[in-house]
Amino acid sequence: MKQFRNTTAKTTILNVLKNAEAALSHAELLTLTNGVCDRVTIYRVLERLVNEDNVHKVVTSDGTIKYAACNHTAHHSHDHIHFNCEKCKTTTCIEMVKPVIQLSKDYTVKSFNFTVTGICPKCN
Amino acid sequence: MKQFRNTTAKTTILNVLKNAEAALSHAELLTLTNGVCDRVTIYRVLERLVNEDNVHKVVTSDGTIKYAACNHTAHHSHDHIHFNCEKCKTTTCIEMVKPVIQLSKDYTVKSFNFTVTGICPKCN
DNA sequence: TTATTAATGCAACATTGTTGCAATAATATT
DNA sequence: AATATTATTGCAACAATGTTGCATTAATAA
Repeated sequence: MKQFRNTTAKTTILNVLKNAEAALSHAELLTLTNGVCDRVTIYRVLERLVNEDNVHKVVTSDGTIKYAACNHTAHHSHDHIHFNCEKCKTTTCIEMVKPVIQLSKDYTVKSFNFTVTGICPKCN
Repeated sequence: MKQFRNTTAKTTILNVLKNAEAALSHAELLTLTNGVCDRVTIYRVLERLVNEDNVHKVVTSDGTIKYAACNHTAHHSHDHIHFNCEKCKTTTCIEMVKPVIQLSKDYTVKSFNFTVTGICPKCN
């Protein structure tokens, strides 16, 4: 299988994501990485980071795609919800809250995307 | 305020959505309406239909935006989940199932988008 | 039937994401 | 340390999706 490499583009992008308080879009990453690499490279690095399970992809309520660094503390999982603030437009991971749903048994659930929209504590 | 009008484009689009078994994307609507109106008109009609509360907008797990006719039976609400089948690629509304979450009180929840991905009963 | 103006079509543009390919650079090998 | 291998990058070109301005068309009101 393919051998991964640590490049400046990759480490920069991952650092920006780790230092970010909220999930970032491709466009936001483009400005925050400050020309360290091409637009296309950001797409490709993000794809790799998601595959390597270092970053997860979040789809916000309005369809925008954002990326957040996974915090690999304790029991890491992608099964958490996201909060989308209408005021400051940030998308944050809320790891503590687990949603409960009951689907009939003929559905096979593989993953979910749960985004709550409203006003966050900071803006409230 | 603005007065709405019933046009062929609008009624056609709404009918296509009502007859559809799953939520439809803009591209799907473009082919299904069979040239009844321009690409741009579909965007504008969909916007109106959403504002009039006749259609609701669904963001699928992969970020695709789809539209579904609201069924105004009994107690209508947009607070339901959507199921995204990996096999047949359909997005369907599941009105019966209500998700349960407990967010701390400093969050103001206005709406949510809950999309579950997996295999639907038909494909299972 | 006529007047009003919401709705449409078209062109042009903006944004977002994808692909092919030659050049570059990170790692392994000698 | 120098070289070979190939993952990664930059660039150009493209495709898909969504937006805007404006003249024209057509629903509704008068």
